[in-house]
Amino acid sequence: MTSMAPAPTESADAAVPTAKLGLRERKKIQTRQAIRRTAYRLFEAQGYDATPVDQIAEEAEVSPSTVFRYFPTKEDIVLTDEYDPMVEQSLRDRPPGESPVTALREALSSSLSRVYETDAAETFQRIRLIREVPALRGRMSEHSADTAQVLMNALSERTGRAVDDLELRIVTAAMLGALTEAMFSWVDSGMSGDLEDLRALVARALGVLERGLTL
Amino acid sequence: MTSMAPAPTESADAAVPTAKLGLRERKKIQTRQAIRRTAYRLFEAQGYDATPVDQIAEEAEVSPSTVFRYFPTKEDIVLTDEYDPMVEQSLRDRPPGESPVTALREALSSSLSRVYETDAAETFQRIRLIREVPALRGRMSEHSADTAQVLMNALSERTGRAVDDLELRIVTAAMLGALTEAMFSWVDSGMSGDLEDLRALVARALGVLERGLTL
DNA sequence: ACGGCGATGACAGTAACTCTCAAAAGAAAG
DNA sequence: CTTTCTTTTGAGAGTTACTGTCATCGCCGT
Repeated sequence: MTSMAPAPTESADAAVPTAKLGLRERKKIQTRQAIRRTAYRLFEAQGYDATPVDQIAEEAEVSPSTVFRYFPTKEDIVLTDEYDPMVEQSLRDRPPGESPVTALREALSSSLSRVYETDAAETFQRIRLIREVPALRGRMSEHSADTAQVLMNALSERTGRAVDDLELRIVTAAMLGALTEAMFSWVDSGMSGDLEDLRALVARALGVLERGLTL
Repeated sequence: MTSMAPAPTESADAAVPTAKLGLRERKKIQTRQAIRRTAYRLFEAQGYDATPVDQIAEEAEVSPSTVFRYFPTKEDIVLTDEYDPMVEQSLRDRPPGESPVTALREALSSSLSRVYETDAAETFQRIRLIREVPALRGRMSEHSADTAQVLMNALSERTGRAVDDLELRIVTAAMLGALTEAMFSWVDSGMSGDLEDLRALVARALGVLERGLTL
């Protein structure tokens, strides 16, 4: 896996400055990208379940062991991202006076936009995959739990409530759940994949929550 | 909470009624019970991940094939139940004038009580397992999706909204999510396993939603 | 009593991991 | 540039959760 096209397109997890990194680090990033891109391509072509890890490894020109070293599970190839720090920062950047829900809403909303702008096509494909493959949907809840934890930590400081406070957990769970539904709804109907559509759906979804679930 | 599984309520040692069932049917119920009980016992003793299906099969005195015939996946041994029809019925029994959220809340709340009364100990152990084992947590979201679908169908009739209406999905997702958090909170803290504690937690959780997530 | 059919078990096969270990390759030091 | 240290990689063997097939066994209706 030495020589491969430099591949200018920077992918989702590549919001990293490749500048002053050692060769080792750069190669790791490349390998990670190669695996992920290959996987996405194959998933697209023949389906997630019908694509064995061995094939991904082969076409990405690495050994199966390496794939598992980078992604502990096959699901992680699709689900792994490093947006949590960004979301956390967005939340901490909200003015202290703001109500928790508003802060959360704005933080999530702006993060979503940034993610989308970073790599629109892959984001869309990713959400669609998660939406369609049961195994991925299931696993996503575990990943969401991590994000939820990050949000709860920030919200805990902001409100003075305990990090494991039930109300706090409900609020985060509800918001993340609504966000997920909005994203699913997005890939379901509007095949356009337009950001504005997504924003509108998210606004509707969070609106329902803020209105106390009134239909 | 998922569908399928014809088996009637299977309580602890309470002799299964099964009056006018053929021997075949009775054996099936017994086998199902044997597998599940053995599994729960082993999970309790040595942990979920550390318990291979082969061992469950051996100790339940059936072949591994049979285990998979009764439970498509190992997770299903813990997650499969037949409460969905009951929840649906509860919801349909609510007066038509009632607001969707109230109806949903009452339906879920009463169903929860009935489930608990059916088999308190196993319910508690089950929730604890789901709470603690990541694989189960993940898979549960798929099972919840089935329940959500049932609820959305009923709510759709009740409100006249489309079954895949975003607002409807948000409401159900939020309610089920809150319910889950309440149950997790229940097994987390109150090691008592008291029903009243659960009811109180559920009330708090759903209350947060109805108050528009105000903290 | 018997013949059909549903349930079971034995077996072979696949795929997702896990562990170990030795070789390859970047990094640091001389 | 060479040596040495450290990290990354690949190969291979093993485990486990499934999946599919097929012969057998035994309940069930006639």
